[in-house]
Amino acid sequence: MSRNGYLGEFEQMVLLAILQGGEDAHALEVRRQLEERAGRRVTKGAFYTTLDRLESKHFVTWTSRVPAEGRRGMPQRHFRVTPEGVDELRKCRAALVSLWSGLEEMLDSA
Amino acid sequence: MSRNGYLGEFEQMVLLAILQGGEDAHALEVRRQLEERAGRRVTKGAFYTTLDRLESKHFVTWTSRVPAEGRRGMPQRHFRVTPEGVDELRKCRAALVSLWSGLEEMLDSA
DNA sequence: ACCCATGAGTCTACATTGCAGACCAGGAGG
DNA sequence: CCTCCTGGTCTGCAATGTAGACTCATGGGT
Repeated sequence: MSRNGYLGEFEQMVLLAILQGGEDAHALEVRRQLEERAGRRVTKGAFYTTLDRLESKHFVTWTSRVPAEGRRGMPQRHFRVTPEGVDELRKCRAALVSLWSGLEEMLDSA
Repeated sequence: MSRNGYLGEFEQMVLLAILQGGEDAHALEVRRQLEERAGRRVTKGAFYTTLDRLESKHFVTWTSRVPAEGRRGMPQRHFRVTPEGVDELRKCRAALVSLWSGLEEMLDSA
């Protein structure tokens, strides 16, 4: 924390995956979103360290919860993107959209 | 070069800026595109090292040219994105679009 | 001619981010 | 208990991001 502070490529994706996971997405759901949408394998190490770094930049917060419904009585981390985080995502997106503009034809399909 | 090889955040932008600069964009034009569209200061160091790394991954090629028109008789590097590079950009874009989907409202404006 | 300013490009070196895998603790379940 | 499974932590290293000092022709004074 952090000089001019741009989001790294993976950080950005993690943040987005949290949002996709809904309110207070829990870790596994976030990870699932990530693997599914980005089509990319995500190891625990990569995942949690990134999350921790995002936290220290104040882009995410989290709470620990016990599932309550019978099974798996272990606390789990639930994540939430802060307003600053959302803001940062907006900036990234704006930059990319601008850089993409006019190149859609070349960059679509896949 | 390069394990599973995802493009870094800045690498991606540089690649896009080259495409925006048109056929065989020359360095300064690329840099200008970058600063203008991404709204971000770019130092020479960051710029050229990234370009060199992209070259070693075969995502860009370049040629050296002398301007010909009178002024500034010094060779300059002109860049071009390889098909592999374009491909890589497509993947990045696809992943982001998927992660953004449904969140447009939250992430637009600026 | 000589000297200085300028400008494109290179090099060095360090900070930040990305990533993998070993490790740890609590709950099942036998 | 002991062991397996699981969500989560820790350590350490590789790759990427970034700044700034350095080079070396040019071109313009003077």
